[in-house]
Amino acid sequence: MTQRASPSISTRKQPKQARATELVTAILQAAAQVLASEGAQRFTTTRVAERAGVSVGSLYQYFPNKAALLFRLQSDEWRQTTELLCGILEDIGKPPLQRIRTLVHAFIRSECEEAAVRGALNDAAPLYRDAPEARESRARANRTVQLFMREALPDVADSVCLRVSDLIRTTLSSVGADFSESPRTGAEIEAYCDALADMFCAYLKSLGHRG
Amino acid sequence: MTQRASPSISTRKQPKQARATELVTAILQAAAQVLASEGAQRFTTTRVAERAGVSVGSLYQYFPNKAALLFRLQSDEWRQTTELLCGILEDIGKPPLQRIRTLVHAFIRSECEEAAVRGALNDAAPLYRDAPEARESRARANRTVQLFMREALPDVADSVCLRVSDLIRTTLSSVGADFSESPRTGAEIEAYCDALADMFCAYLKSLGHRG
DNA sequence: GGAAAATACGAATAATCCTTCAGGTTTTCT
DNA sequence: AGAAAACCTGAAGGATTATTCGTATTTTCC
Repeated sequence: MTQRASPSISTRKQPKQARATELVTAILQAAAQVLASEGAQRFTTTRVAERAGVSVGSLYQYFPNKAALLFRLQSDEWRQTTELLCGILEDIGKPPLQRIRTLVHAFIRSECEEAAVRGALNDAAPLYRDAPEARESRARANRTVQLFMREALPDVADSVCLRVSDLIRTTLSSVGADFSESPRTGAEIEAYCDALADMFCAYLKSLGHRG
Repeated sequence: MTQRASPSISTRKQPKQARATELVTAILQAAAQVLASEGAQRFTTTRVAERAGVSVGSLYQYFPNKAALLFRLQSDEWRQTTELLCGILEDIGKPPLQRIRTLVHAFIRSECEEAAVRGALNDAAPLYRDAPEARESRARANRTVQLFMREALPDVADSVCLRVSDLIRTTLSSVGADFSESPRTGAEIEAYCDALADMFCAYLKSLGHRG
């Protein structure tokens, strides 16, 4: 397996003045840009600092190492994605199957928009799967999806709900990651999303959803 | 996007003596081992040569550069996967839905077995998506899946069949890649495969498959 | 104003890695 | 056997990179 050692995430120093805070955000923006435009291979601390218009030394005052910088970007992506997912699934106002459809569209659209950063992040970073930030995001997404399933499939055993949650969660996340790689037109993407949503709905109906 | 420039795949020299052929296979084996055990980051030509028990220079006589070595491993994986998929889907003897189920199980089992190499390969290699070898594998898989769909959904318009093919192909391949990362017991894997197969079948039935 | 803390700088360091090439060894073929 | 072709070796070159640290600048606060 890949060297997935957790990065020394020991934070180095917290910015206390305004300029330092701006510097950190500038670095984060630059990092995302470098990752998107130059690719994982050419993602270096020097290049990031250059792009941010600061010196390498400054970068190292707020990030202990390159991995920590990547990890920060990764964490932000996770948080963002998890919130997107939970926000949609917990919208009690709409019927479950419609929520699923909305989710698929939103998820894949977001994946396509940030395809460059996400792809490069995947290439560059050891997938800090076991970091607490990752666990927390997964756990939150898990909880939400399970609650949703119990609502969508009221007459189905919990153990089955759990399996279905797992299936849909993994399917969605991995399809999103992979899908953003093949270039497609907007119409193709829409058609694909609809088909994927149709598949989820057909499955839920076959399991006893009455909608 | 990541630097996905195609590697100089210009073959350097073909082995003409027996020892040279053995050397090449030894290098390929060693490469897979290094990738699996050391990870993408520590995959270096020197390490591969060391593990194979030969000198770096020898490696460079049959592979023009590191990328070519990675590409060779990647190509072999593609070929293998495509043959697995086609072999199952083209088995006319069995009913379509059963073939789908067999496929899901075989696919994910294979993915789990070689998870280490595949994962590291993903991390290490720019995904030579546009190389002719990749195109050919995709094209062959595409053809087979489309033929299968037309058989499984005889009364459905071709355009729909095409979309469904696309959906199932991408779903399967990406789920496989992602799935092999979270560690699970054998029983969990079986349950997951069954659920995924159920979902595919429910979808096909909802589209008009009578079986 | 001025001392102390915070911040910024960037050349230098040390490590790693890909790739080459000049020279030696083994096999093939006559 | 002997020449030619194929093959193997591994130290060295050249390039890139992550990270440090001594110094310079700016801000804070009395």
